[in-house]
Order: sequence, then structure tokens, then C-alpha cells
Amino acid sequence: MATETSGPAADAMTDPELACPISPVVDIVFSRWTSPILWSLQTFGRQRFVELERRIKSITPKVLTQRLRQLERDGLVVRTYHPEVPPRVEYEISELGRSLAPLFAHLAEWATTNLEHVERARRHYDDAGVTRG
Amino acid sequence: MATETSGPAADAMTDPELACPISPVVDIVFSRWTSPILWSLQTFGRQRFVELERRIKSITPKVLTQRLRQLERDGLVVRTYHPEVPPRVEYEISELGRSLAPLFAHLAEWATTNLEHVERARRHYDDAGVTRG
DNA sequence: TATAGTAGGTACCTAGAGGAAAGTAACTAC
DNA sequence: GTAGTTACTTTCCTCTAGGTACCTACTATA
Repeated sequence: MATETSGPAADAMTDPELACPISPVVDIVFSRWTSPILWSLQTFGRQRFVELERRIKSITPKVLTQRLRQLERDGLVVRTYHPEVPPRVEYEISELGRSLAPLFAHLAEWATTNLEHVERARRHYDDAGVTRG
Repeated sequence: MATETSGPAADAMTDPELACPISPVVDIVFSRWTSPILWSLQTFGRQRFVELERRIKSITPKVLTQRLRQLERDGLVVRTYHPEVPPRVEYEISELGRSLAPLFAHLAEWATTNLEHVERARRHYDDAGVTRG
């Protein structure tokens, strides 16, 4: 948070070091835990904090809070606070977040057709490594 | 979207921990430094180690080696070793890696149309946070 | 009094990713 | 015999993301 002097697009353009126009998107959309969160909100609709916490079992509340804040700041998730007792907070996908749906579908499609190729390549690589010694 | 009984959503149901069928793909394709490497190989063709090292300026040789090994193991990159003196190694995108091209294009397209929305959302969020105290 | 439910905040600590810099092999050129 | 080249490898070190555990406020319930 301390060193955000410029946005992600500026990084891609002004930073010749990256030489990769998709890096900024990757940082926003595919940073840790964000894809399960976005997928969950996209698939199961508006949810409360505990619902997300239970669905994504291995996430801790601290990290879930951090990721949700980040996604809210990036405009991908909308947070609605109801000042009741006990307090109730609901999270849902924003319009901008929903625009990622075809991208996620594309990714899922690639997974179904190519993930086994990756696994086969891994087995092949590991086996060859064993015989090579 | 919520009630997809077949396809990738079904995986989400059977694996309660992840609750996200695209997580494995993200780990493979979008782990750190992989997208600049794949982009570079995809855009500029077959390249030697030092060429990649110079193009992706901020990467260290150790990490570049690690990432290239991982990508080779996953079958996304093909490594060709020429036992000359000094040694020459060439890296190129594999068939499987090339199948990611439309996905990357999709991502780049999303970036061009929506990245500014993200930045505007960030500014809005930060400004509101300041006024809130 | 104590406990549960709710959405976090905060302090502390660890593991692991990643960076810096030097080393290695193998041969050539000088 | 020393420097140069390439593609790493190794060692050491730092930094931070993330985990654990406890804390907040408020009310209902036993």
C-alpha cells in the first residue's frame, strides 16, 4: 500500500521491465485467494462473510477480510453493511466483476481440455528425470 | 450459472476446499513471473536464456531458471540444449503453451477496456476513505 | 455470569519466496 | 595462466504474506 504511486496500467506501459501487458490484470484478478472468492460470489450469488469463510474452507478470517477489502477497492466486489445487531455484511459481485465471467469461463474451458495434458507432461518430466539420474 | 450440473461447476461442488475450478489453472499459468515469460516467448519467438533475462529486466537468473523449469515441467515451454562451447540453450512455446494465446488475448482485451475502471474505483475508494477519516 | 453469534481489528510469529552475489563447468582466445 | 562466455547453481540474507490467537462492541439466551 505504501508504494502505490501509479496504477497497474502505468506499470505496464511505463515499466519496460515487465514487457507484458497482462501482468497488471493478473495482479488484480489472480492474486492469491481472489479467484475462489470471485468464483464463489459469481456462482452462488450474494453472500455474508461467514458463508464465504465456510465455503472457502482453508482461508483465515484475516486474509478473507484483506482480500475482500482489496476486491472492494478495485471495484470488483460490492460490500453492503447493515447496522443491525448482530451486524450483517453482504458481499456481491459488481458490474465490473461480472464482466470477468466470460474470462473465467474461458479459463475453466481451457482447464477441462488441457489440464490433463499438463499433468501428463509433469509425469513424463518426472519419469525422465528419474531415469536420467 | 449457479445451477450448472455439468462442466467445470461440477468440479467446484466435488472439491469443497477449493470451491473454484479455475484455481489449478491459475497456479499453473499465473504463478509469479510466468505470464511475462510466456508472453515474451509467445510474442518474440524462440529465445535464449540471456535474451529472456535482458527482456524481463527485474528478474534474477535464479528465479528465471526456476520458472523456466516449472514451465518446462508443465509442458508449456520446450527447452533445447545445444552442447556447444559456450553452452547454448533455447526456449520456445510448446503446442500446449500456444493454446493459451486466445486466453492471453482475452485477458489483454479485458485490460484495455476495464483497467481504467479499476483505477477509478481505487481512487474513489481511497478518497472516500480519507473523508471518512 | 457466561456463552454464542457477527464482522472484523491487532499483535506477534514463522515459513517460504525471492534477491544479491559468488561459484561452476567447459572450452576458446590471448 | 588468465580472462571471457553461457547457463545456470549455490549460499546467504531479507522481506512479507499469511497463520495463530486474542481483542472489540452489542445483544439474546441460559
